[in-house]
Amino acid sequence: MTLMHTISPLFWCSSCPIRDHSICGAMIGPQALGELASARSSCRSFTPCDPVYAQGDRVGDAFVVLSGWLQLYQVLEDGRRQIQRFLMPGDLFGAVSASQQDIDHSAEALTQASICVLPTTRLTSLRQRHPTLGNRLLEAVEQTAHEAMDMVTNIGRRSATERVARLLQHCLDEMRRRDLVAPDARGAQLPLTQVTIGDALGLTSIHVNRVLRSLREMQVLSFVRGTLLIHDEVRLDALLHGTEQHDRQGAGFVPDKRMLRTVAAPVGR
Amino acid sequence: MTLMHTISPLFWCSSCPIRDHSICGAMIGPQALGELASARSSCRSFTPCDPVYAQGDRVGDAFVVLSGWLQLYQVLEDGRRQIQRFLMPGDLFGAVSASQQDIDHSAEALTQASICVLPTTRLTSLRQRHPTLGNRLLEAVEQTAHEAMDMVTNIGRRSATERVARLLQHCLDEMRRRDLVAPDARGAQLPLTQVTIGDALGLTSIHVNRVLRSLREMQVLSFVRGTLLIHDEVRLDALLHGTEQHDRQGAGFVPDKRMLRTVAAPVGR
DNA sequence: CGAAGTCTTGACAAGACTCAAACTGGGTGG
DNA sequence: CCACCCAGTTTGAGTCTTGTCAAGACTTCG
Repeated sequence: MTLMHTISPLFWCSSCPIRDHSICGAMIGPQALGELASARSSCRSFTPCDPVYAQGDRVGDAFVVLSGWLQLYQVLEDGRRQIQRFLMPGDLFGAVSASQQDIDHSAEALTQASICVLPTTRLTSLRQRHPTLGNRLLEAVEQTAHEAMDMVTNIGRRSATERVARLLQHCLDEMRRRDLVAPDARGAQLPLTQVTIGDALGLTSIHVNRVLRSLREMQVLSFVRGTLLIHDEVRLDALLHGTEQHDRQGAGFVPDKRMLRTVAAPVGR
Repeated sequence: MTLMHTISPLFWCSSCPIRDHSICGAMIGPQALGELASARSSCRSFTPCDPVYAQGDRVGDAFVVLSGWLQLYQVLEDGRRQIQRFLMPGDLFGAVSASQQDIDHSAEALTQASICVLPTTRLTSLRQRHPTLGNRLLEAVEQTAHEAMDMVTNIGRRSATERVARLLQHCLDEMRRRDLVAPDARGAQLPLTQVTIGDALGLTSIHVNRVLRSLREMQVLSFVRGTLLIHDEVRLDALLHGTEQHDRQGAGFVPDKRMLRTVAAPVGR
């Protein structure tokens, strides 16, 4: 039950390696699933660095990741790159609604990957016959928006250390929810390099390197050559949720009116 | 025709001050519009700083801004604040799909504002009878996600100067598209303070102040006490799109602050 | 008038970036 | 087997951008 909401299992066809795909059928109904399966124009496979589409293309399909990781990113005129989203099995991307526009980002594979192609037009007409599918799509896109906002907060207001730690923890969480690792796994293989992490967090890879070293030395976590290991989950949470001050507090720090002002409004929780 | 896509006119009721609301009716059909209008449970009015909902609330409504500006923001445990989105007339926010979760951000008015309340449940059932409405909703939410990604790139990969200039230009553009100012307006009144801008861009208000001064001295634009004026659109575009590199100053020397004070203080006195 | 919220400025500190160089491990081809 | 290359990683030194702290000035409003 929870799984449905967590892994956004929009659709996976028979070739999808993920178990429990029946959940999806149950959610949108067997008939809709059948039609959706036939609406799929094809499945495509990729090896690392293969592009799905590129900045400036006109894209008329939505995609669902069946296996592997992909990334969405934008490159500015002068070469600066920002990764906007990592994609894992079950994720939806591309042109979901029919608002025809050139796309402003690129999509490419990070690992061996396969995705399912759903032409937007077919998806639109299908949605009209199967409102439940429409619900799922809307939820998925709303979730995407929500995650992007989260990223804004992460990049805008957190220190480099917090950003890196948070991203890595987030990746592990997502893998757990998708059953890509055991639910109690304390580590995983992530197809990320220091450059990738930097481009996702608005940092240089060099600084990412220093941050990783510091996290390692703090015995919080280590990320070496794609292998993530959480050493101290408690201190990691403390680092991320500020329940504990790590090295940041200087001499007698007193949160006074300045803070009270911003926090003055009810902040539930 | 173009307008439909640009201002995301999801819905406005008779009390909405915006002209051309007929466009919206034409888009989703008169019957759907009628039903949507009756689905609206109420309209609410706000004065600056009034909350619509707060972090931690359970929200069961979607909202459409009828007039005024609002902001969505998140406050971290230690008081750091990140504004995730500014809302202007026509914008949709709140719980559009029925994925029940506590909300992780707050919404509050920046100006006098009125919004239309659409209970999510009614919206969901209405969508099933009027697929075109579903299309519009999906497009709107996808657009939101897209704009959030844009924000990620802006904050992650652009300098403080670029960020500020971009935000101000973006606000003016949005106002133009919504007919809140003349299409050829070179300035506008924005309900933003330097603190607000900082919180939206991941900067401190003090640094925003420095950046604004520098933009003013560069004769690109001025933003004084809520009044935006674009002085040199060409150089602004150059600054933002890198067709030219803004030689901030040849050597890394502090810009001379004594001069150009006249340009700096055109107001008041 | 005072109070609160803004804006402005300066001096300084810290965080993050740049440049440059060296190291690693895995592949490749001779 | 080795030399070589390559992408990724590591480290250091120096610089620049941005944040912090502190204080003063200006506006608005009751």
